[in-house]
Amino acid sequence: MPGSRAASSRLAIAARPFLARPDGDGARRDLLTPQERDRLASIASLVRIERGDILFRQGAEANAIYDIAGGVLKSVLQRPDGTRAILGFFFPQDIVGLAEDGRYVSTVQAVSGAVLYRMPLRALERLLKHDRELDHQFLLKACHELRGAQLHVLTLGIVRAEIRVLRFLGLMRQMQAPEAGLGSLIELPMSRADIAEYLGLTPETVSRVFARLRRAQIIASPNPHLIRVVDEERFLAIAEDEGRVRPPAPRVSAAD
Amino acid sequence: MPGSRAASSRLAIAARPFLARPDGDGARRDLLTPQERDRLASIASLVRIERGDILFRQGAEANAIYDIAGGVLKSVLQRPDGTRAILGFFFPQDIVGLAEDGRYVSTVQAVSGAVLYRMPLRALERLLKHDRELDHQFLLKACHELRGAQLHVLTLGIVRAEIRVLRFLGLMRQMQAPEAGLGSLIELPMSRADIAEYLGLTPETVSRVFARLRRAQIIASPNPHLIRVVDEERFLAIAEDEGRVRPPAPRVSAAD
DNA sequence: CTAGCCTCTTGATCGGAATCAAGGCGCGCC
DNA sequence: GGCGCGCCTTGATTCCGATCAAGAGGCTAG
Repeated sequence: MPGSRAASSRLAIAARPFLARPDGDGARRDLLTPQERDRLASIASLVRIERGDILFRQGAEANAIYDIAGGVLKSVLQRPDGTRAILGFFFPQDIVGLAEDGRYVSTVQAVSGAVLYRMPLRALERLLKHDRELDHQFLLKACHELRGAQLHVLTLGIVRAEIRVLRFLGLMRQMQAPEAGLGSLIELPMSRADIAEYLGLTPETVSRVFARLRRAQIIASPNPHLIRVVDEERFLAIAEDEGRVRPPAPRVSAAD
Repeated sequence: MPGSRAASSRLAIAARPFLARPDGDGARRDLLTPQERDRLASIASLVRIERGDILFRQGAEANAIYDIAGGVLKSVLQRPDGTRAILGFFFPQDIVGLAEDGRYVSTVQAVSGAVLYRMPLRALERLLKHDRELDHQFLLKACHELRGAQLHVLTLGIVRAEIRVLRFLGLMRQMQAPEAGLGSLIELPMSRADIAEYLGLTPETVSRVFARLRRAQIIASPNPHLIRVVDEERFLAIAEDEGRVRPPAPRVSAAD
């Protein structure tokens, strides 16, 4: 908020939905096709980073974007006071490197070891000039990313920690099993602290919520980084049905 | 999160920052120039709506975007359980109408009476095909909007209500006085309930926070919709300095 | 002018998440 | 193999925001 006195920065975007032919096949409209990926490959070089490594820092000059080949990354934003918020997690085939005014808007750090394709902006710029289709794909990504941020806002507006965590699990499942359904197994490569920073909670609370969900037989977890959804019904019921309403109020009112 | 099983929806965007010439003049890069606005005017028609009216609904078929000429609007998202979150407020010269897959992603409703320019998508599409510069402006808007959503996430991750409210005031001031500085007066056209839904709080809490800030002589407010920042120092200190840390701990430790 | 409604405000109580604190486990390093 | 360090978990307590409730002010319509 400070610093970027970007004036009347506000405004919703016109995402040119008309250009986004509804794409009947229902597939990941925000991912590049293999062909598009190939065209990008011509200007890309391979990069490896280790768990904990920082790919680039918030505010640094942006001179490349990255296509994730393997591993998981996180996008982190600093608050003026030093605390941080995690804006999102990125998986293989995601593209990271959003910049504004030539500077990266967030820090991107490896959650696990990762392999990426690095695409210098100058080369990408040249490529996109001649490839309007590819160019357009990037706009779609921007819109989709925005949608994601809006859902994040929606989740953070929920008071109850159980619901936030369950929605997070739903999101992770969706990202790992795009074809859906497959999904009772969810991998969580990130730490409890990471999850907490994404959800606006403390690590302790996240841990406690997992414990409660385990006791309630809604999930099971052989280890902290692997979750199995046991009771799909209640999983979805809690994740989607209530925002800030009171759920457990049987109120038998025995004496009445 | 449900419904749009948009598969691997995740991915950061490459905002083609290189195209966004840093624009030394520091002015609102996300706003159209008068010339661009004129070109758009050729396809626009005027629309008036009253306070409380809904411009369009989440999920409805998107066939136009709107340029706000006067008034204030809000963008609202429904949760599965019926509760809502406000994603943002929009002021004159902002553009609203983000869609995905041809459907509006959120409901937009008038906070006050408003006047807008309506631009049919079909006509806009034709226009943008011949006007690459204008086309590009829309991409910048998308990126800026995304930035805004990320700052919103940042604010919602903060625990203390005072800080959330103060950051909100800072945001409102910034949107009303792009030239900054001018700013000790802040107008709040929206209701306490609106502010609460934006900040993930209840109207009561918002009201109480204002009362506390007033008692602490940090702000003054002749009426609920007008705020004057009295103590700029502390205003900024609280809004920007602490995330979840304990502030009032003078601890004179008298006996020690 | 008054009745009714809506918004804002204030008060009292409750509950749940943060905080403070400590212990267990897995893993790499020595 | 054992030590030390992270990370996760669990417990006790505190505090703050949600909730329930009621009252005040303002605006509109009758």
